[in-house]
Amino acid sequence: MEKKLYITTAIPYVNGTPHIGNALDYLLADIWTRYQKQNDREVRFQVGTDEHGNKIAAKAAEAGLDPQTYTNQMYTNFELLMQKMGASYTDFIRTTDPHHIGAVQFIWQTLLPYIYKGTYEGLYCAGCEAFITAKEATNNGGVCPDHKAPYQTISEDNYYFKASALTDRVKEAINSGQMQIVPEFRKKEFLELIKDGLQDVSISRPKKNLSWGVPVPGDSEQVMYVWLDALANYLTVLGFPDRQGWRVYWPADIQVVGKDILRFHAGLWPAMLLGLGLELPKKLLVHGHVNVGGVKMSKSIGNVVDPIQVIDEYGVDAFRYFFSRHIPTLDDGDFTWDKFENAYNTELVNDLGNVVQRVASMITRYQAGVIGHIPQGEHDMGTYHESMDNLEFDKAIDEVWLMVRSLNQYIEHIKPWEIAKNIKTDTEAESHLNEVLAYAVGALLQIGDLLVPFLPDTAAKIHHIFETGVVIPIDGVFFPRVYIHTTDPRVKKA
RNA sequence: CGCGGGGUGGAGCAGUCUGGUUAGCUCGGAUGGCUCAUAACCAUCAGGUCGUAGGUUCGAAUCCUACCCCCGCAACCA
Repeated sequence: MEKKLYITTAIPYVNGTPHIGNALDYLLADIWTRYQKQNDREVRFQVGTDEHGNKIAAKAAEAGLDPQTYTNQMYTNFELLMQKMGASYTDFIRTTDPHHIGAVQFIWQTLLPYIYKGTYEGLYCAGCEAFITAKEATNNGGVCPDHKAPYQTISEDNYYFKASALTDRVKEAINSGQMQIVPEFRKKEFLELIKDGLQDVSISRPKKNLSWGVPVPGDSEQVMYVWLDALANYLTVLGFPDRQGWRVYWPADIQVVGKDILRFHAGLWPAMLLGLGLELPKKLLVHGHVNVGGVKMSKSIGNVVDPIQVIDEYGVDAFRYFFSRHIPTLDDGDFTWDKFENAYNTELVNDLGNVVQRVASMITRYQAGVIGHIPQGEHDMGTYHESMDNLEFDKAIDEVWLMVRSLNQYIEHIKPWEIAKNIKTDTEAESHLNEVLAYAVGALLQIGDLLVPFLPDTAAKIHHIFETGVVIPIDGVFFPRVYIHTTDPRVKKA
């Protein structure tokens, strides 16, 4: 069977609302997917939600709901974001899906040679019914801020996954590039982190402490804990192990993850796969975090940016534009309304929107909308494709704007409006003008092609306007100028 | 000496590996041009001791040494 392409995104915990980090996952995966499809590749694109765990159960109880009813309501928040973003996903998995649960239990059983029972000891808050990290305890002065009670040191029986035994093989896979970590500095960072070996991971909890999860096969007292359940989704969504076809897609070509969860995807996850005797994902695309004015987004500071708000105010392509071009694909980025609105108004409106409009308008005015023979755009796109292949999407889209810019320069240089003054009396001028405008259209169509992965709606509009050979009049303004969060400079001058 | 990333005109970045024309690009600012276009577009100009101090070299943002500053991470966080 021929291997088909497969890309995954991290599944967010439904205990909350979608944030910009989730959006970034979907956006990057979607850009890649559309790019591959444009090149006639078949792609499966997974998204989903993580729905087990104590925090979910607690939230549900708070709302007076059982956990399943609660997650049934909550997961739609994420679905809504994906749809608003135009994410062209093919599979949506919820960890509460019956097939997933069964498949995770199968995985557990297959991994039994690597599973042993041990005792977990740590700081615990009875009020929260949760273990907390030593660091967190220190930060809180050893007292739970919610329950005003000092943490206790307690121990409980857990099953452990012997990731340590697979350390060498995981390291080897990373070093050899069998499982590539992009960008390179994340690979270095991670290898440094595990230089003393992978740690065994606690993968279950006593049922009395964790009721909402996948039951451990053969031990009714234990429930699976977080990561084993969550990571397995990348396989189970394909139908692993019992449904046909998953082998056509596994191993994943790209797994998109945020830098905060790299360690799970580069450590525990490949160890699990090795334990299962499966191939490792080919690439982990590790993106950074989005800061606001140089500061981390956090609820307590109150600077959280809601991706849905951005889309509702400016449109999906404006959102996709900013986050693909101005947030570096492989590093941290910075968002402010100022930056966003400036990029929108200068680059989408003034550069791209305007050039589309002026070309369409000239053809309509001088040639009654008839374009004639459209030559192929001839801009060299080597850098664009190279950047796409290197997963540096920000650089690829930069390249498109270079074209927009040079098209504006070309128009300014040729001055079609000057030529147009003579077309009534001079047939040479008439054909020259036709040639010039057709060339401009060719360039715009090429720009449209290159924008397909990034701004699908805009690309479709550009094609719609020009591709028939007769300009279809633009409905309204291509990208309307917007001043919601900043001051309109025109108002000042008036 | 914990690990990693970074410090380049007002802002954001490229250039550093493989030293060598006037340190490049976008935004912002100023001036001029144009009128097809969304007060858009195009051109020109202003603005940088390339974190600091030494060193190597005919020549350093680029190589070496020391130091200063900023950011992220430091393991069960879904």
